[in-house]
Formats: sequence, structure tokens, C-alpha cells
Amino acid sequence: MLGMTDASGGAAPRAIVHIDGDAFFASCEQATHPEWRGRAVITGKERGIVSAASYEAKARGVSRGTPLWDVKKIIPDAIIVPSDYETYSLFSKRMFEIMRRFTSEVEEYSIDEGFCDITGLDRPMGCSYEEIVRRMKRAIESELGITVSAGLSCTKTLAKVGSKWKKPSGLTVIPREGISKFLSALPVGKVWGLGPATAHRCIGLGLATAQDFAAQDEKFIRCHFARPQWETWRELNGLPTFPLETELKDTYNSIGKSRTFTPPSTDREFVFAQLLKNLENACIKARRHHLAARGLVVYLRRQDFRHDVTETALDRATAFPMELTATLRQLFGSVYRPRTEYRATGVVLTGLVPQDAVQLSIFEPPAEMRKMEKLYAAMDQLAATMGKHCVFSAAAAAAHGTPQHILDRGNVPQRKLGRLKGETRRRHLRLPVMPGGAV
DNA sequence: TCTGGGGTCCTAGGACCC
DNA sequence: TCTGGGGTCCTAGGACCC
Repeated sequence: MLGMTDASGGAAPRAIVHIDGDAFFASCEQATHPEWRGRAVITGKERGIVSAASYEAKARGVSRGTPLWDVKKIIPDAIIVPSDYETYSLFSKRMFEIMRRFTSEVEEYSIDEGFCDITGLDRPMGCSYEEIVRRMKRAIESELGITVSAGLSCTKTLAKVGSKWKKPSGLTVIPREGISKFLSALPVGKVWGLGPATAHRCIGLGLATAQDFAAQDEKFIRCHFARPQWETWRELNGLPTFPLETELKDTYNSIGKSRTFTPPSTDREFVFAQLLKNLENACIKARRHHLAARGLVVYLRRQDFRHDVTETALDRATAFPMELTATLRQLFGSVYRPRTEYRATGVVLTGLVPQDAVQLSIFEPPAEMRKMEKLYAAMDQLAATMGKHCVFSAAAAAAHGTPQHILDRGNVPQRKLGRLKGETRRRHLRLPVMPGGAV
């Protein structure tokens, strides 16, 4: 019924489904709090901006990213709650379980979105592809108490276009012969994979709609764009190019942490403390996943939203901030400019490898290492039982809002530490770990 | 959208080597 | 001394996604 003929030369035409949760976080909240149904529900309290808004809230003019103080003005009776990822993850898990009842070819694209490939299921199920999607959607909605929108077409990109077409609770089929009709009404920048930069370039070339883009010949696309856009162009033309990634991803290539602070600051030590806090948080996450980093990226975001970035490879993979502090300060020193206003800092741990694969160099004192491992194991344990940020290094104290008396005691200027290099580590290791204070 | 946080992948260009 | 061609690795940065 999709009228799919094979344009890719040989392989069977695909039937790809994209399922997209409608206002997912807010819907989960309404499903777990039935008394909130029909009301404006907002998640994201912890961030100060809207993460997700229920359709009732959207109808009153609130959207993702709106500051919460604006929300309160627009919708005084809005229900504003912090995001509860554990609950949303449970809903997500069950949504994918339902999809897997139909096929094992499921890609968990994000917490609230997934693709599946139902090619060939029409015969054994004795119904059309559209009917299969309808059943899948109905099962999710009735069992979870949330709504989802679905798209059905012959490539991932087109299925995604479809699921966005009608929301909430839509089901959109884009048959091969109907592709151009759909794409004609779609601004080019709305296509999955074509962002603001590509959209801007397209406009410059006189291509305003997705159809304008898709209708160009391959030579033109290859001449004016790079590979990712060319791949999207293929997908829009019904040529499956992005495979379904059905492997469950349980690891990371990189782990980043960044934080904005207001007001912006020119204070060197304050900005560095923010950076160090990010490093500690990134390392905590890495250790939780038993990963160690071989590279470290540091960036400072200026008032004008430009980034100053620098990075370095590490001698040995690690997830211990203590081992990274000197490097961090060095990187920081190379990008920090005095009298410049900064509004955010960030670190990224890159080249992550499993912790147990980390080889100690023969020059590394193993006793020292074991001590450090024990210290961080203790800190992680403490964090698990007493709350996430009960321990942190003294230099990051400024970023944790620590009382001045602890700062006075613990915040040793780096200039002094620099001269004590060999000494520093041992001194740190002998110090007791104090809950709520500095190490 | 006067702008939060966490990711992935691609590409251009320089350094270095033969 | 204005000087070929090609490969590889790395970095910086762009672009895009949720």
C-alpha cells in the first residue's frame, strides 16, 4: 500500500515507523498524576526553563525553553515540577517493550522517540502496514496513558517527517508517490538533519522547501553540500541511507558537563572553580559507568555566546579529578582572558575507555594509585548515601557555594600548590573527607 | 527564542613523513 | 631559489540532534 518500488537497486522496499512521544515528560507527569490531566503541566523546574509543556500549556503560549518566571505570568495556575528522569525512563522502557512485541528491529533513538522496521510484517499479520502502526500506537496509548504520534514511510527521515506532521496522537503515512506533496509544505530547515546553517545556505540557493531541496539532482547536492546533507537528500528521495541502529547503546564516547552562571563573571578564580566543578561532575559520571578519559576538552563561553575551546590528550586514561587538576589549570590558562566576561564553562572527557582497561605506566607508583582509587571509591560511596555533592575539592568550593570559613581553610592558591607539586597529592590523600565540606 | 544541558559526527587544514 | 605528489595523524571547529 505504500506503493514502494525499489529505487536502491535490488533490496526490498522498507516500511519504517517513527514513534514520537507527545510532550513526553509532561505526558508522563499527567499519566502518573491523573488529577493533572487537562491542566497546564510544565517540567524543568530545576533548570528555570521549560523542558516540556503539556498541550494545555502549549495552547496558552508556552513552549520549550520559556523561562519559568514568564510561565508564571502567562499561566498563573500552571503546575511546574522538576524533571523526574527515572519515571520517564520507565515509561520509555515500556514504550520500547511494546514496539518490540511487533518486531525486534527497534531503534531507541532517544528517551521519547524510536524507529522500527516492519518490512514484511503485513503478510504474517494479515493487515496493512498502516494497520500495524495503528495497533502499535493504540497499545502504547492504552497501556501507558500517554499519547504518541507516528509516521510511516520508506526511510527514517520520511518517517520522522510523518510523525511530526500531525500531533498529538497523529498517524501519518507518506507513500512513495506522496512524498513531494508532503515535502512541498515543509520548510527545508524543519527536516531532520538539516539545521539552521544548511537552511540558510538553501535559502541562498533559492531552495525554500524540503521539496525544493529534494528535487535537485545529485550533482547539485554533492557540489553545494557535504555528506550529511547528501545522505538526507537521498532519504528524502526514498532511498534508505540511515540504517536502523538496533544495538542498545550503553556506553559513551564522551561525557561533558557545563554550567551557566548568572551574572557573568570576569573573576579568574571563580571561573576556574566553575570549571573544576564541571570536571568533578563529569568524572563522577565517568566512574559511575566505569570509564576513564584519554582526552580533556575545556571551554569558556563568553557573553556573546562564542566559545573559547582547547583540548589535550592525556598521558594515561583517568577519571580522577586530582590527576587532572594541573592539566585543567593549564588548559584554562591558555583560553582565559582577563577582563573578559564569561557566562559559562564546560569540560568534556573524551576518548573514554573501560576503566579496567587502563594500564598503569611502569613509572606510576602503584601505591599512590591504589590510594587514589580508594579515596574516590569512598567519595562515590559517600555521594551515593549522602547526596550527590556532599564532597568536592577545595578549589571548586567557590562554585559549590561553600561557607567562607571552609574556603579560608581549604582554598590554597594554586601558585603555592604549583611549587609543591609532588607534595600536593600526598597531602590531599592524607586529608579526611568531610561531608558537606572540602577535601 | 536574547538562548539550558548533554551528546554525536563530519570536515578542513596543518604537521609530518616518504 | 616560489618548490611535486601523496599519505596519515591530529586538532579545531562546525553542524546537528534531543
